Amino acid sequence: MRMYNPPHPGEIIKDFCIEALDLTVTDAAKSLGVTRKTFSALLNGRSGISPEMALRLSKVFGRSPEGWLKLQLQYDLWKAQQGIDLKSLKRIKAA
Amino acid sequence: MRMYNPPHPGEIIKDFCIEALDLTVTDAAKSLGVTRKTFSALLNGRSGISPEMALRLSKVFGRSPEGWLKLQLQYDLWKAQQGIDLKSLKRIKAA
DNA sequence: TCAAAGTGTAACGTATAACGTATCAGGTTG
DNA sequence: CAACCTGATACGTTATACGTTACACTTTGA
Repeated sequence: MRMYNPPHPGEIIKDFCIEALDLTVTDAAKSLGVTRKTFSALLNGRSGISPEMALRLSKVFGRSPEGWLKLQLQYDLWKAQQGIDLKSLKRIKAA
Repeated sequence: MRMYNPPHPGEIIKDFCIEALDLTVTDAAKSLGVTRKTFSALLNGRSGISPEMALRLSKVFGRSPEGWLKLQLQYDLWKAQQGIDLKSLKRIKAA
């Protein structure tokens, strides 16, 4: 697992889907078939890449749906790691 | 993306964590630090592997947290694909 | 200068999901 | 028969993704 704070996926989307293609947020949201509000929340880290959104991103901007979701996976894992105490859990070894 | 119906992750957990180690559901839930209800729901496909659960599974049964979550990712993607119509979305090409 | 466009975000509603406690019904087993 | 394991329910909390509507701000072009 990564030790550093991974960027939220919205930053990657902003860089590679909006700025690189010189799109507006409004137009990109329309192309994805979601509201501007939904896409803005994703871009600004207030929501994550859902499985449905991964399919939309894949269709409109390319890359695999899995690729988009793995981005989110890394971020979610890092966040979950911050807020959970697993010190009391013990490894179960095979009999 | 896989074309076939992927098993829900609970089946894999049941095979590799419960039956292979000859554990009871109750004891495995205790080891994971969750209630029997929560773990039973996971085993029987009524809930998925959350990021937090992935960390618990990794600590107690081994494998990477990413590995557990990718299992869930494949399943979620397959399900999302079933219930969404993206035919109207068009690929945006680079300028 | 003024209007239009782009943007972030708020309120409010929907649906889904993961977790908990408490409880019940059914099965197995010593 | 009693103890245990299991699946499932009802009820609650918290969180998230998505929608519509609306507001305030900035930038840009006629």
